[in-house]
Amino acid sequence: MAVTKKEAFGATEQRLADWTKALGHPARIAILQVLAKRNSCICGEIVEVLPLAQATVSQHLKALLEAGLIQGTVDGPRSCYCINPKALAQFEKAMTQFFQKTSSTISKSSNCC
Amino acid sequence: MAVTKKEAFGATEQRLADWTKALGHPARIAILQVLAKRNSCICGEIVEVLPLAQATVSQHLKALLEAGLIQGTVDGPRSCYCINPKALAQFEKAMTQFFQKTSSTISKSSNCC
DNA sequence: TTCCTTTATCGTATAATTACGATATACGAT
DNA sequence: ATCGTATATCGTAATTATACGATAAAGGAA
Repeated sequence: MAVTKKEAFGATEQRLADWTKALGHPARIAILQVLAKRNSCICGEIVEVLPLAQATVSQHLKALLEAGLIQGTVDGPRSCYCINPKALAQFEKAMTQFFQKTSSTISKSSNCC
Repeated sequence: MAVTKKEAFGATEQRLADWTKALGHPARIAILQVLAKRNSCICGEIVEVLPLAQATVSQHLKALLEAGLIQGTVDGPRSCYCINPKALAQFEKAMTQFFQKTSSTISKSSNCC
């Protein structure tokens, strides 16, 4: 991005943007849903379920890790990912606040354009 | 992305990914908040508020438009943007469903990694 | 030890994103 | 008709994202 100007915005906006960006690909949404379904984390299965190569899935997992949305323990050949419930909860709260901010005034009068 | 494989995922996931991707930048979050605050849509002010060049803001507005999160009427020199309440509501519903899917099972037993 | 299996990382190619200056466009005002 | 203002678009550059094959690494099984 040439020169990223993300620092010029508020910390709240940045955090929410990081989370939403991490969700901004169907593969990562699918991964989170798979992780949620089987609560255990024997996660070689993720590659089998997704229509992507193993290397690509690994990259998406890394992105989710960096966003904090999942946790992972690398245990030799079989690594182990699972959802980070705390981060998910914070994310949900942030989204709720965002929707409150952006929709409260609108509902009253949508006299626009 | 070489060959995008987004089509290989479900329509629900794709839709949610498009929305979250549109939110995945603090500038666009800020824009939505500004649009929500002043319910009217005299929107030259957006450029003044954001720490970005006019051309860049216009690009972000376009991204939000394509995601359907805002509406716009180009009225000659002064264009007019505002939030799309219907899309926002759908987005919110989709997020709620997503969080339900991903957190319901977790809360019960977080025996992981 | 030697294989096998699994996963992460490297290398690479292509595409999309982010950002800005410069220019075009389109209307209102003079 | 001309000027000024506001906004979109074009052109461009740098960065990041997406995807995959190939390879490395690390543990389990023989």
